[in-house]
Amino acid sequence: MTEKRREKKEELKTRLIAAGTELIQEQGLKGLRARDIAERAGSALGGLYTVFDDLDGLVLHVNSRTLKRLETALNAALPSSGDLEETFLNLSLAYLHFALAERNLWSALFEHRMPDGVAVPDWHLAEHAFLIGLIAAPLARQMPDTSADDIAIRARTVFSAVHGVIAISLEGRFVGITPALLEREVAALARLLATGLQKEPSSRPLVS
Amino acid sequence: MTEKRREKKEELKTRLIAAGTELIQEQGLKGLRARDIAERAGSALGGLYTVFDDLDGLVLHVNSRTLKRLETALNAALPSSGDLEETFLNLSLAYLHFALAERNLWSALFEHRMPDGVAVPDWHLAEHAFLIGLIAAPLARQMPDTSADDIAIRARTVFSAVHGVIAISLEGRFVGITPALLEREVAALARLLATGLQKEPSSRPLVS
DNA sequence: CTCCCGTTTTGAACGTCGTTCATTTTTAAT
DNA sequence: ATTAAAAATGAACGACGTTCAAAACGGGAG
Repeated sequence: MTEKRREKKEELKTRLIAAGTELIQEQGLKGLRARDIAERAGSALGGLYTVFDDLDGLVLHVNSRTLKRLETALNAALPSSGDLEETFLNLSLAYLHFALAERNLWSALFEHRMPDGVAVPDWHLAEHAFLIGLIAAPLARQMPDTSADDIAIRARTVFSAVHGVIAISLEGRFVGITPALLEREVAALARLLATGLQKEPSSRPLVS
Repeated sequence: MTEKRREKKEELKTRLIAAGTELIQEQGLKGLRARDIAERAGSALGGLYTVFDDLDGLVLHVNSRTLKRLETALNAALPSSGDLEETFLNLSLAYLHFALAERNLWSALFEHRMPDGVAVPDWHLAEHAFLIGLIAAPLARQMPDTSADDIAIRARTVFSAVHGVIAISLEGRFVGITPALLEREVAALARLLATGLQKEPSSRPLVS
C-alpha cells in the first residue's frame, strides 16, 4: 500500500500548485508568500518543502502549467493555410490575448529569476521550445535553403520582438497605451516581420 | 552654516548611490541588500533611510543614473545623416553594446518592480522618454502626415521590439546564443523595421 | 483490536531581510 | 562653554523562507 502514499503526496502537490497559481494570479509573483500558499492548500508550512525544494521549485511548476495553456492557445490560433503573414498575425494576436487575459501568470513566466548562481533546470527550459517551434515551422517552409539552426535563431528573434512589444506595454514603464492600440501595434509588427522575412533570402543575405 | 549640512547629506546620497550601483553591477538587482549598501557607503544601516524612503527609492536613483549614461551612449551613436535605416541600425547596436557592457545595471532598469500597489514615480517614468524620442524624431521626418501621438506609439513599438530581442537573449530563457549571432539578429531586425516603416504610410494604412 | 515502528505531517524555531526609532553624537548659534 | 536642534547610529521589530525535532499517522503482526 505504498501507492496510497504516493497519491496523497501527488494530491498535495496539485493543491500547492493550484494555490500558488491562484495567488500569483491575484497578487502577482512578487506578493507570493510560502505561508499563504500552505494555508490556501490546506497544509502546514513545512508541507510545501516536502514536495518542492523551495519556492522557486513551486514557481517553476506553476510556470510549467501556464506554458502548457499558452501552448494550446497558440496552437488553436494557427491558421489552416501555411501563409506566413496570417500565421504570424494569428500567433501574435493570440499571444497578446493570452497575456492580457492571464496578466500575472504570464508575467511570472518572464519575471521569475532563479537565485544568484542557480540556473533554470533543463526540463523547464525545454518547455519554452514550442514557442520557437511554432514560428520556425512556417519560416522553414518559406526559407527552404536556410539551416535549421538559422531558422531557429530567426524564429526566436521574431518571437522576442513581438514579446517585447507586449511586455514593455504591460510593464507600464512608458506612458500607457490602450489595449486597442497595442493590438494595432502588435498586428503591424507581425505583418512587417512576415513580409520582411519573405523577401529576406533573395534580397539580402542572412549574414550582413 | 546650514549649507554644510546639506552638502554632507548630498555626499552621503552620492556614496549610497555609488555603493548601490557597484553592488548591482557585481551581484545583480536580486542580491542587493540594505546592509551591504550601508557598509560599502561607510554609513550606519539607518543612514540609508534618512536619504531614501526605502530600497526602491535608491534603486530608482541608480536606474536614473544608468538611464543617463544610456542616453549619452545612444546620442553618440546617432548618425549625422537622417537616414532611417542607418539611424535604427546604429541605435540598436549601440543599445545592444550598452546592455552587454553593463549587463546587470541594464537588467535592473527593467527587472525592478515597485511594491504591490505603488506606481513608479512620474519623475522616473519621464526619464525613459528619451528612448522613444530618439526613434520618434527620424520617424516623424519619414512620416510627415502622421500625428505625433501615432509616431510616439510606433517609436515605442520599434524600441520594444529591439529591446525584446536583446532582453530575451540576455535572460537566457531559451537556448543560448553567441554575441555575434545576437548582433546579427538585432541588425537584421533594425533594418527590417526601418525599411518596413518607410513604405508603411503609402502602402498600408496605419490602422488596419 | 492493540501494539508497534517506519513514514509523514506539523508548526515552533532559526537566520536573514527591510525598516523603525529611542538613544547618542554632532552641529552651530548663543 | 552652553545648549537646543538636527543628524547619525545600531539594537530591536516584524515578516520572510527554510529547517527539523516532535507529534500524528498508517498498516502489518500478534
